[in-house]
Amino acid sequence: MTTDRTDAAAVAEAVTPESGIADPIPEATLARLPIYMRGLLEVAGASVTTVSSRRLADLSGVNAAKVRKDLSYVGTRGTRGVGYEVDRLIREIGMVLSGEVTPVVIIGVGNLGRALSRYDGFVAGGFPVLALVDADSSMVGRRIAGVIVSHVDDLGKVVAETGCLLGIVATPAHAAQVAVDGLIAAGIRSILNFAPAVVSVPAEVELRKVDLATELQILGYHEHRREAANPQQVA
Amino acid sequence: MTTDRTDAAAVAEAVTPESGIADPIPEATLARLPIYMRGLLEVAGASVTTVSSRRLADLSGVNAAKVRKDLSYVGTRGTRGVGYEVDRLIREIGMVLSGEVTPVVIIGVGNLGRALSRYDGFVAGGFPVLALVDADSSMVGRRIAGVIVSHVDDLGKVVAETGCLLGIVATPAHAAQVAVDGLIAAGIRSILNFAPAVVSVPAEVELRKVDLATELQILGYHEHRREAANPQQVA
DNA sequence: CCATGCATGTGAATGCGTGCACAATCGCTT
DNA sequence: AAGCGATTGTGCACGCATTCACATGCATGG
Repeated sequence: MTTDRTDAAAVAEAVTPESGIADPIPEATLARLPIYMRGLLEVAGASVTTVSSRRLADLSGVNAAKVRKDLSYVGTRGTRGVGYEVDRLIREIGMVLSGEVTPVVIIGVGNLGRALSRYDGFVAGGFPVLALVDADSSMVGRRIAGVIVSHVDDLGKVVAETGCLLGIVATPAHAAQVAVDGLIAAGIRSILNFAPAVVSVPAEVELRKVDLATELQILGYHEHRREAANPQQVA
Repeated sequence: MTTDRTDAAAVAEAVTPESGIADPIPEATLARLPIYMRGLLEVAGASVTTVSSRRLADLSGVNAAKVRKDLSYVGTRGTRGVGYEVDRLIREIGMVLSGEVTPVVIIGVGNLGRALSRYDGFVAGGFPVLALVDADSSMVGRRIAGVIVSHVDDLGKVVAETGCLLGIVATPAHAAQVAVDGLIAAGIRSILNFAPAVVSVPAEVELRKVDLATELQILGYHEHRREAANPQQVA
């Protein structure tokens, strides 16, 4: 139970009677908040103080009603006839999605792992990669994007030292389950898996998956289908 | 019940009489087919000739009924009391998702683009990266994963020569729309966008998005939420 | 040759997400 | 001061996806 209410908790609009915590923000909404954030940051510079749901919808490529419903979840109240206050919206959305800096550990520094560790978007989004580990001893000690690679056996220690809260799995498929188990053992409870493998985690661990090959295969299906339907040549 | 849909018309799913084309495979099912494929390839070696939906479900981390319903879309028929023939299933699913090799062009060879072009999973999945382009002239001519980088101005030519059907956008956010437009102008109609930006495409173009920073932010939210709910320390 | 057991295929119920449509409400103008 | 235009907040309906539950049907053993 929470003795003192932090600012983040204060943002929670609907105060649940017992639990103290509130926000049950739908997953679909959650996935759009970063998009809104980008749009907001874009207009923030242009000496604009308010945005309408319509405008934000255009910037984000979604429906205006959806924007309003989404924003209602973050507790923000707009002004009828005017719109939403840009600064406040930025602050509130930023608060909802892990307001502060959240360090990340990447396990597996193959091609993908190295690229991810150098990916600007992470640090820009408040997710600096503070730790890298690999099972290959020949990788250990190498410096990638300013971070020294540690051995996977030291995962627990490294995570504790750097305070990483999020784990990224960028190993080959066959090592994914071991990697995930290691992260969990190290205390990580939120994992992003890039390995093309099905891994199982205990219920209290949040696991998300990015499957690059699958994305292409879905595209390939549509492409294939289109060709079959409309056999036109390129030139 | 006020709707006037006829049952017979709704049931007509298999082979449409005239058009020749059939499959309207649901997106959700489509996203799972590659997962099933992996599970199938795994058991294929183990001298097993059939799998039950239950088994395949366990391998894929989904519900058994879902597996059966999904497989019903690909046209496969299992044998009651026995299961599905592994080989046939592999063949049929493989056929559904762009059976043959589909070459890919990557636009933008920064950190992410380079990593993607070297990512084994693509070629393993039948999506070899046959072309790389970048707007930066200093990149042009460099060889990455066996492919020479061309200038983005030559995109049309390169795509035509290599026969690429799928495009991957790995540019910075501000260049994403231009990149997408270029791909479309080059005849590409299926695009996977890694840039953290909202881009618009004509209706006939299939656009999918992979937003790495957003994935982390969603995880961050859950992590944050868990901490607020249960303020326990690591040690 | 028939009974039995097992796994498929699918009808139906439920829940989530989406988007429309409209009343409620605010600031601004006259 | 009061009406007006604009924009929010949300009830409602629709459609897709998930899951249960069960009848259907095949293969094997006695």
